[in-house]
Parts: sequence; C-alpha cells; structure tokens
Amino acid sequence: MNRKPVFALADCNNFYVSCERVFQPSLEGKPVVVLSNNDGCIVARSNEAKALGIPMGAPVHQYKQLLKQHRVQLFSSNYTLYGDMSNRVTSILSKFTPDMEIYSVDEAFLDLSGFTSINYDKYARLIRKTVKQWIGLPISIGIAHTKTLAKVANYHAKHSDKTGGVLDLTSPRYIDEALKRLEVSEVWGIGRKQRKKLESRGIKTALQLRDMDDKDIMKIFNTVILLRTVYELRGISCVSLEAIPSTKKSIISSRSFGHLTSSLNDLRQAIATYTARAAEKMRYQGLATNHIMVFIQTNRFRPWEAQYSNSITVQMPVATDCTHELAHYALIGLDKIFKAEYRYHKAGVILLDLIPASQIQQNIFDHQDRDRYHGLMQALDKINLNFGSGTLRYASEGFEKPWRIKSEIRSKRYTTSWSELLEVT
DNA sequence: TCTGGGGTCCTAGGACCC
DNA sequence: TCTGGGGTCCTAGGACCC
Repeated sequence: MNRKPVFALADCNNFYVSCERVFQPSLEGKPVVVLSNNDGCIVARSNEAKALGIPMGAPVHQYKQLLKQHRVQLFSSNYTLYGDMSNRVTSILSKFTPDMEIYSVDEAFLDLSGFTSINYDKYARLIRKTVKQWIGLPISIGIAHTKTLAKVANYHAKHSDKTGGVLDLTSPRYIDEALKRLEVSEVWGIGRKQRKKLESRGIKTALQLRDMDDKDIMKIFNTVILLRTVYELRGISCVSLEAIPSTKKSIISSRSFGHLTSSLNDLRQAIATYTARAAEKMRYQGLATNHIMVFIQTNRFRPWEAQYSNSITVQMPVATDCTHELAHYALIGLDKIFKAEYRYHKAGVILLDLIPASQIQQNIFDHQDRDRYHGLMQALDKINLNFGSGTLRYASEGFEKPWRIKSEIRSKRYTTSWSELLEVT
C-alpha cells in the first residue's frame, strides 16, 4: 500500500531583512527594507515595513516620503551575505531529514514521509528552534501531504501568531478552514492573470478553487498546470520532491545601467562584463554552451522616449566555456542589433542549451587550442575565488565602467570577507 | 533623477514532411 | 487546378516562481 507523502516547507521570514538584523540586532522591531540591485526597488520588507503599506517591488522614489517619515532603515542588497546565510540554514535543515529540496534561497522542502512515528508539529518546532539558536534567523514551517498544501500551511504559520511559526495540515480536520482563509491569489501557482480570471467568476478563496469542476478549469484556462494545482489542494500529490537539483538549462547575466547610454563602447563593455559573469557561473557548474543570446533595451518607464528592444542568438561552431570565445560571439551579436539613435537602459546575455563540459563535441575544422584555454580559465577562476571577484579580468570589460549601477548602502560581507568581519567593541 | 535579476514550464503557431 | 490531414520539430511569448 502506498502511504501518502509528507512534505514540510521551511521558509525564512523576510529573509534578506532577517539576515541584516542578525548583524544589527538593534533593528529588531523597527521597519527595515532591502533594495534591489540598482537601489531602485524594494525587494524585502520587515513586518513593520509591510504594515506601513509598502508593497513588494515598490519603486523607492515613490515611497521616499513615507520611508523618511517612519525612519525606515534601508539596505542595498548584499547577495554574498544572503547566499552564505542560506547555505548555513540548509546545512542545519539537512540534519533533520535525508531528503530535502532546496527550492530557493530562503525555502526548502523536507521529505518527512518515512518519519511515521514522530509528531510532525513537535519535530518542526525543534527544527525551528535549532535554526534560530544556531543562525539567528526566524523560520516558519508548514506540513502537509502535498507541496501546495505545505505552502498553504506555511502561509498561516507565518501570518497567524497563534501557530507559533508551525502548522501541521496532515490531518484533514483544519484543511477546509485553512483554505477558506486564503485568498486565491496566495495559492502557489496562481499569478496576477489567473487571479483576475478566477475572481471574475466569483472564485475568491483557495477553498472555492479546490472545489471547482475539472472540466470548467480546463475550459477556462486550457492548461494542465492549474488542474495540477487544484489536485494538490485536494490532497493528491502531483509535484514530487526533487532532492537532486537538476542541472541548469540556461544562465542569465543582466543589469540595468546607472544612467541611460547611447554609446556602443559602453554597451560593449557591459556585454563583455555580463558574459564574463555568466561564463564564470557556467564553469562553476561544469557546463558549456554553443548558443549565446544578447539583448539590449531602452527604458520602458520613459514612454516619451523612442523605444527599442532587440535580442539575437549567436550559434558558435563548438560548445565552449571559455570567456573570451563567448565574449567574441556576444559582441558580434551586439554589433548586429545595436542602433545608435536610442538611449539604452539595460542589457544582458543568456547562455542557452547548456551541456556538461565533458561532453563537448569536437569539430574537425576547429583549430583553437582548447587545452590551453581550459588551463587559462582554471587559473582565472582560482585567482578570482581567492582574491575576490574581478581581481583578474579581460580588458574588454572596461575599467571605468561609467554605465555601472551604484550600490551605496550595502552592509558588510560579515561572513565571507576577512576585511569585513563584525567588530565588537 | 529614481522602476531588480534569475530561472522554469507550457502553449500556440509556423515550417516542414509524407 | 485542386487545396487533406496527420505528424514532428522548433521558436516566441506568456505566465509563473522567488
């Protein structure tokens, strides 16, 4: 007989903000936000900041007054710090289960299916307490027989004080109530468009969605994705745990610029820089590519300016993981789509159709010395790993980088840089 | 002045074949 | 001049996630 699976979703509360608070405990109880790359958007908010009515993704400039008035503490994003804190949390979680899926930087699904003799609620509270004690980060845990229901449980664990940060929905008793108290747009997989469609048909809660007719769902949405979500709400598990992370299919590196530019030289530097970052990520995962896509865009938030956006995919003769080869083809692509009459706001590269570097097909017309390239890339990565990213780089990336964004109020990389350790005086 | 970045999956529709 | 129907493969774009 097949026993029902049991999933626990552990999720760090307001992750980026909580990371900052670990190193500045005086910010506990005060409104704090973390900004996006360009210091342009608000991408994480403490509960106090949420209570002020600041929405996720809000442009900073629209909320300047409110932020100032309530003395909200602002941070530029410090991804090095958050990534390291994330690794520490998952290493603790892995002590509590043999099978775990790291779903995102602040979330993991734990497989508790084999744990037949434990009390899930007590076990989750122990996990929660351990993470708080060892790392200092607050987490919430939801438990259920499907991933989607575990998400529902996690939502209530986080939003209701009564739960104490843990909610177990494995017994059917509270499921209806939990679904009834959840807006349909909060269901995992229901985005803006589907929310509108559902609400226009009177479907406002997760409970109403769960009880919809299968045929109606297919008729309205014409996709199996939503049907799968509904089955999961009914307690039928359709989305399994993926303990082994699948290898990446594409790698993106892109950024908005600090200011608009029409200079081909700026764009060439930017594309060379993004290509170097993407190639570095790719080598780190042991992958290679023979398709690189380049894109450039004007600023869509300035509709009164002439708009242009274009992309091009360049195929290379042989798959490679070598930065200067990739950059060579990326720049050829850029030259083809660049138009001097526009002012550009953003650019990026995407490495597509990734394959293991060990499976590169040779081409008999290829006369490049690939063994030497390989050694060069190894040396480059090693130096940058030991002495800091960007220590050794290609001249094509530029030195002044006038197009680069500012990140002005970043906290220190407390856990990954010897020169930025926390000082206690 | 100022509006993130990095991913995945699914579907529709065109091109092409027999 | 007629203008079928089934199949595959590929790509662009939409929708969603964190």
